[in-house]
Amino acid sequence: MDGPEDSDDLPEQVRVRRDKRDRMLAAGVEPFPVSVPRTTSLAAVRTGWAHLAPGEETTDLVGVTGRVVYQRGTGKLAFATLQEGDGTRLQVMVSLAGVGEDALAAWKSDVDLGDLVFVHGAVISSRRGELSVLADAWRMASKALRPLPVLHRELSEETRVRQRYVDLIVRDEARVTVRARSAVVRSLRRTLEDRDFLEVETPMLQVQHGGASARPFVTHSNAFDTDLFLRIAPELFLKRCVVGGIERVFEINRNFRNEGADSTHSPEFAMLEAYEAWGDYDSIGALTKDLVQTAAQQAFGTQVVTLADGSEYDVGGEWTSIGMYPSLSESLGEEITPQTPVAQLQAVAARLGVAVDEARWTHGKLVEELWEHRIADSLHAPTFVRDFPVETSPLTRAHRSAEGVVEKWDLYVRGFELATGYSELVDPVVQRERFEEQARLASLGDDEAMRIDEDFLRAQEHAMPPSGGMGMGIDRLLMALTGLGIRETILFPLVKPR
RNA sequence: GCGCCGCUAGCUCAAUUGGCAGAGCAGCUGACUCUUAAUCAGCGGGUUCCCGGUUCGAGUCCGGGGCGGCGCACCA
Repeated sequence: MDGPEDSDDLPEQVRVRRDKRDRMLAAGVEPFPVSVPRTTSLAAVRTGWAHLAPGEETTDLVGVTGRVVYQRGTGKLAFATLQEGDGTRLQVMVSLAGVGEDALAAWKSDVDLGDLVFVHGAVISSRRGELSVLADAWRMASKALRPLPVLHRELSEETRVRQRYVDLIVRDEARVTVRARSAVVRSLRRTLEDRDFLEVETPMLQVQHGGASARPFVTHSNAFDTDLFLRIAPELFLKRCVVGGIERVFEINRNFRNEGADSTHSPEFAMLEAYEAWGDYDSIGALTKDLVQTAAQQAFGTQVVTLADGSEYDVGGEWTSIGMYPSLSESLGEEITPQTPVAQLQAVAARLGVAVDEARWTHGKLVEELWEHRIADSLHAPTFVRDFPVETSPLTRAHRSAEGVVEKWDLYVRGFELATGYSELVDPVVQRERFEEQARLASLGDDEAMRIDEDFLRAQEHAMPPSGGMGMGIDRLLMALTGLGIRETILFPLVKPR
């Protein structure tokens, strides 16, 4: 027992609470009982007895539990506000007349802010009209050994993220956000299942990473004595599913990308990917719109959501579509097409002051960079940006009529990219050529370029139906619908260890 | 990775030009049978992120490091 936990350099308030625990044990009172005879929730008391007039008393007995978030004591009558998981609060009253001298004294000496307590008694309304449980007995349900932060001031952002359990106790927005996220994910699953999509789980540990342009995390398998990659995308496995006849398939799971972290990027992030055989980028775009609109409706009850800054954001109705090349041309006042030479694009970039890597950037990379520089930030309302350059989209099929572009859209919402969708490339010969081009880029030092995935090509050689596919960031969908930063939409975002 | 800003009591924050380290809440002791962040009286609580330097004297100035935030770069 002489570990650091018992040393004198513990904060005073932790010492005090440990002493109380010890005192309770010495007195034969269990500070962490295996159970308490709870009969109902605080919320159920609130709704069940909402009709009580101020001062009205009932003989309805309940046993409730909750975390003590406020305490107010008078000599022979103590008040406390209990809170349960979703933030619902209820007052309890512990009086000399109700529980007797010893239990009242124990309440006053043993109960601290943050403790979980059990209170048994009648449901009444106080003279001031506060719905309450008037105790005839109480028990410690679980003793808090650390003090709660003050409830009247915001927790610092770092404490919120590092100690989310505390954040969830003290901050209503944290509780609302975690429930909103659950509701959104539930809605996505329901919408997909309603359309006969099958949910699968594909490998997170991969021998070969692929399906996106990103730097992977590398790990090692002792059993196979080989390096493995944490997946950057499930795409190539979901397409194998489509080849195998799972014609409507989706996965909601984590991707890992060994890249920068900021207010819109997290090293691990949740992603929905869905593939629809016999569809294309139009049908999958319509599905994506349905997913977002239904999620807003089911999680927030409206398609005009209220963001964290108080502004409203409308995801309802029809969404705008713009073409990447036409919108860029219009913005520049200069015709840009898939045939525009690299030198001309470089000249435009120089004129605009956009930094370019002249040695490596292809036509497609330059067009996308110029487009993002000129257009992306200005797209506030949900907007599909369609028909991308071919070189930067190695898994997407060529446009059915336009030369030099692929059937790909990006969905922009409030200035950031929420989702992307393709008419999938299913010709294994063309796919191999695309991979070989990627391999060439990798050999030139592009560590985000894809590698040739022979097993995936082999799968495609068994014939993959024409398909539409999409990927949408779950964290970003929450950001879009709430206006929060990505670290607020993820319960436990990665933070550097102290 | 680069630049700017921050780190002080359990929590949120003050501290003048380099001159005794403070407040609110929380905690402890006492009073109080209807409070609502209860109130009243009293008390305790600090490695000022870490290491080094300048100085009679450093929370404050200088150098190095850690963690965080913002901006830029990369990415979705």
